[in-house]
Amino acid sequence: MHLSNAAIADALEELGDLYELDGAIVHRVLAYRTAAKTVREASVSVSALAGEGRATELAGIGKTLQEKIQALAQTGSIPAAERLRAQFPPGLVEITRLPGLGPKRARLLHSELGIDSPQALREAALAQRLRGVRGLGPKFEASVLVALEEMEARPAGSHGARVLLPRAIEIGEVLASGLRELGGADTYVQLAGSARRQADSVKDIDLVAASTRPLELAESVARLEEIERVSSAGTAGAKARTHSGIGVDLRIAAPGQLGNLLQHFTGSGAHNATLREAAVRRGLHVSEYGILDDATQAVDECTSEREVYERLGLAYIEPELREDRGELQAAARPDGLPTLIELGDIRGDLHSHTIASDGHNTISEMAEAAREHGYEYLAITDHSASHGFGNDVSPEQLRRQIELVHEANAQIEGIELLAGSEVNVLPDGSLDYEDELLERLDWVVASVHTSFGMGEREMTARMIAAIEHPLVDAIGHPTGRLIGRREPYALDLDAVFAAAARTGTLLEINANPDRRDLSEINARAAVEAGVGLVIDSDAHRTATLANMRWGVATARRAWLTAADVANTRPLGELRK
DNA sequence: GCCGTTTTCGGCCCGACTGTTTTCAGTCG
Repeated sequence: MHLSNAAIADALEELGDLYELDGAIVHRVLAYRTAAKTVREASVSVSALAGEGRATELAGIGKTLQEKIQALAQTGSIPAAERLRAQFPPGLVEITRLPGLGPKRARLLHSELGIDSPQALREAALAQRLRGVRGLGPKFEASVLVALEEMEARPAGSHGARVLLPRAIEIGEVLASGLRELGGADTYVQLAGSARRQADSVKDIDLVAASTRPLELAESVARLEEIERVSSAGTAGAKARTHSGIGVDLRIAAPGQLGNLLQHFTGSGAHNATLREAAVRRGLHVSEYGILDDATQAVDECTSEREVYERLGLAYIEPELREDRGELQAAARPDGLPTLIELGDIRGDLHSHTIASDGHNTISEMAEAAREHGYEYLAITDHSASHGFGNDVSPEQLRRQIELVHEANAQIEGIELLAGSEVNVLPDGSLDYEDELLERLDWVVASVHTSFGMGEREMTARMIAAIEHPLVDAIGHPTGRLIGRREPYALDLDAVFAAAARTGTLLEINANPDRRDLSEINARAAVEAGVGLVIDSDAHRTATLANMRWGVATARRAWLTAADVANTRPLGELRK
């Protein structure tokens, strides 16, 4: 039976929730949650892996969890989950999602008052029955009602809304510069958290500041025009919310402890937990205030993050790598960490659109804009014959477009234009131009734009057919995901990577911030499988050529070096 | 539940905040 990684991850998360309600120790619950995350992010089929008894190769999955995954694959359910579900109704799990309510209180309410759903909780709170339970009082009752109201005020599905990285950085930078202005000359403010790590999306905006007048700075948050309300402000920082509903968390350190706080507040949580556990084994205790040495009882304060890592015997770790994906182990070895690719390493963009299809600028406008980015080359890759939406380019139009690209290339100095196309991969794996026409192009990107719902076997065959086509240079946005909106299509990525490595077909990291496809996890797996990558903006206008930075961010999160990415090469080398 | 240059058993980061309490439990990041 086929079982997607997402389905396994959901089942493990549910089991974690149930065990938590059942009173299991936190470490056991955490084991389920980290395993769920590992499974969700795995670039291979965990179900298949478990079938071969190899799921234990994944970090955080041992014999027990592998057996549970096997049971799920074979029978469609996990016996332990069946048993616990009978004990704890789904409404109780919902209650644990309310702020201020966790498993302990949910279980208490269930056993003491028979509360088994948010509705039942509301009724009990309104009847003032919660205050009768030991440890709960009137304030708790009131906060429960507020939490319930806020849950209902949210439109369905927007639970825990996240914003895409560009928006988070934009808001974060505006807030940071506003605070610098209000704080005066000696105020230092910078973005931390998942936005600093360049994650796909961000839940709330974390800011770190250093100031000698922390209370004043925290109170100035309320004066920022983007801020709707401030829920707390003290010498340690402030918590607030923007008018657009995004949480803002500001933490303030004394300048001498800025390195400690920045390291702490950049995270990720998993990175910090692993870092601190390793430190404890060496007799050191790391917090946002410093590093305590057991032996001397002295606390080391660090002005920079570099000092924090150095004090722990580690090489500096770039924020993009701080996800507990092996970076701490690598940082302990000499030259264990890669020299990450940078935006400045990119020499050209190999996926762009013009008014010939659904773009908004002409060939020369795109060419000039690309030259301003410092690129040596730009491929014009409009959509192909079957694209539809009124944006298709007929074979005849493509012949004309090739001439136009060549003409524009002759006219413009300082950049080389490649005549290309983003060709549709049809459901049967064939392309929608004749080979004779494709041969006339300098560069061919093949992408799937239709029939996303195909089964894994068919979709994988379709993709591999495109990869094996001798005239295809690269596959555009290989999994079709839209961050937070559309799941990747069903693909056996192991097989796809093997085909790409065998044929030398490049796979794209599409830099559109809604896509970032391949994802960091998949891009890293692709390179490990011997696949060459290319990072493209997929620009549809001159301004979005700048999207390249999001693709580079994904590449950095994938541990990639410039050597892993084809368009860091000069054109002559790329052509070979 | 996982995992091992202290361990195959006994550990498994660190601190802030809240609300309820007379010293702490639960929740959160």
